[in-house]
Amino acid sequence: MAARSPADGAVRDRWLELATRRMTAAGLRAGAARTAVVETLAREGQCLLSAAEITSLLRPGGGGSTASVYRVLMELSDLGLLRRLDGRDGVARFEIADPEHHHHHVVDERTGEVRPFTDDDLERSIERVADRLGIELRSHEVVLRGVRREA
Amino acid sequence: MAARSPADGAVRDRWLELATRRMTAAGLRAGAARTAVVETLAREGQCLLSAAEITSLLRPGGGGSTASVYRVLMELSDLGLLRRLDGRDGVARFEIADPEHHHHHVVDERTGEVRPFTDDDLERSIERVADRLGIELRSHEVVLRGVRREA
DNA sequence: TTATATGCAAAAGCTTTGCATGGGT
DNA sequence: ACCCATGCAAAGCTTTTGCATATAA
Repeated sequence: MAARSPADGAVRDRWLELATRRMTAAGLRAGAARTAVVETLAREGQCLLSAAEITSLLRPGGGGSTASVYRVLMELSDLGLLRRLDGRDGVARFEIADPEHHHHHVVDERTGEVRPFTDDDLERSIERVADRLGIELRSHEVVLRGVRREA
Repeated sequence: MAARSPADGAVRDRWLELATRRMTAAGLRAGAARTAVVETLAREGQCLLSAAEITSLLRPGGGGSTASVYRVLMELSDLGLLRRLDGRDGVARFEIADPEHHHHHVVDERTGEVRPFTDDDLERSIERVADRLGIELRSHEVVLRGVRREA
């Protein structure tokens, strides 16, 4: 499924570099678990992965305990390196925050499948709303739920 | 705060009637807990209430155990009578789904305050996107996060 | 050397479920 | 009568935290 496939090289490299820079600037060190999680996210975190999924994607044996994975996820989020979406199943999912592109999500209510999409017109609407409300926008998320149209 | 104030009479009555009709049609009976939760939602559920908040709003002594509140919330959601939003604090919040109006939410990242807003232009964008994606839209949600602009 | 990172296991919370009892229709 | 609704208490799950140990710089 497209949503889980590896990020293309450009996005991956750009994010990995940004992440490294910000983590260093924040005084974070390159421990085994953090490095493994960051690399995994750069490689496969283009669209919504849960902590459990990330853990199972870490190179087997390369470590990365549950606690460490959660801790890293929180640090990266605080540094603005991840986008987070809390699902109806009570599970939080994360994806890399690429400063140049970002997408939103459509959920097929029949299958539960989640697909990413982008729409410039929608982005403009959102900026106008934020402006009208007097908000300096830091992040935003849109989730569409429905079923694939037949005809 | 506006977000928690009682719904205006029209919205409340319309929703209460719709809810009653659908519940009856679904073969649900009017037990004490369900009645209390539905009335509480009609009265104060215009914007995002957690199960715990709803429980504490039930008329003291009128009952409504935690289990029942959750069960009712799930039934109403399944009947399309509630909108649900899962917060970053791991808590699910609900609000009445008024077929004639609906709003989205802005979160002030400084205070955590959540405010409702509406925007017709945004709604049109969303409909166009759904159309383009070939989706028959059942529901959608938009969350904006930012800080109040100073100047 | 010294603050930081990691892992394990225990603790927290929210939400769900099993089961016996009470209550609509 | 019969089936549904309710409550209590016991799970279930994801996520967080305490603490001793290992490790980057």
